[in-house]
Amino acid sequence: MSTAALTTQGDTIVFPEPLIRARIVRRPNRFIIDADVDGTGNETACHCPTTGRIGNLVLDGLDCLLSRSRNPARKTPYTVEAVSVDAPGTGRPAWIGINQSAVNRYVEQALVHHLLPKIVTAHTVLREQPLGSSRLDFLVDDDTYVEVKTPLDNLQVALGDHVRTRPSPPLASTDRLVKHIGELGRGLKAHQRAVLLVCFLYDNPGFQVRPSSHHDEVRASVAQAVQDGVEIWQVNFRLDTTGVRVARHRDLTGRFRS
DNA sequence: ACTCGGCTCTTAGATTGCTT
DNA sequence: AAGCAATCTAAGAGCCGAGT
Repeated sequence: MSTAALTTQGDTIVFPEPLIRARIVRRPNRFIIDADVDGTGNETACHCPTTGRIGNLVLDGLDCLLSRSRNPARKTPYTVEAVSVDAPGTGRPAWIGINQSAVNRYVEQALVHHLLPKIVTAHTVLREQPLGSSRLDFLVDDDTYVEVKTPLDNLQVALGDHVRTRPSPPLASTDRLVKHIGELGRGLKAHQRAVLLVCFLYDNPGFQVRPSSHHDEVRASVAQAVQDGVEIWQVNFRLDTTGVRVARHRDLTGRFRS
């Protein structure tokens, strides 16, 4: 699904072709997920688009959804778009989308087609626009900057007994994100808005901030950014084999005031 | 002929988890 | 502790053709 065009019909962002269900065999490295695509036990190397870890899951044995790539230059014919922590073979599993770069395309569709009405109803949407010393994902109607984040390192879902986990590492860097937010606030002119979209490609009931070693410091700089006018919104998407819908979106800004 | 524009193709860089 | 893996993007190189 890397370059394939998305369309939107009503409230649904539609995949160009339906995703394919498969079972994960293993993840040998950062980029590859070996999957059994047709249930025969044959393994196919699929691209893993996730930039970091997926919760602390061991993916082996979990069901997943694949998109077929039509790029002939690719070595892997499929991209893993989602995984499920439900028991393998479950009838209608809850999917957890893992393609963070695809989220930007979903958000673009959502903006253009007014699927986030509480935030903004866009007339024009520009991508990758500079603000201060950074580039923000979108500039909407010349006055609203939108930055998309899709955290996957701490999945906030219940795990059944069949799911194995690995020990969680000491939680590296929310640092870059915080720095980004800070710059966002400082670069803002009076008539402009900046919106940080915290996106989930699954049903996350309430975004929780996990305490880190320098939690207070982080809270302080985020609070400062909020003071400077940055808004923080949570967007839950719901993904199935045919497309993506906005399940809900809500304003979290108040939680980050000091 | 020479230059400039536009197009295409190539290449370098960024992106880290997992296994041995 | 070290090496491996694939994709996307941006920037650069190279090429061809047209216009002056």
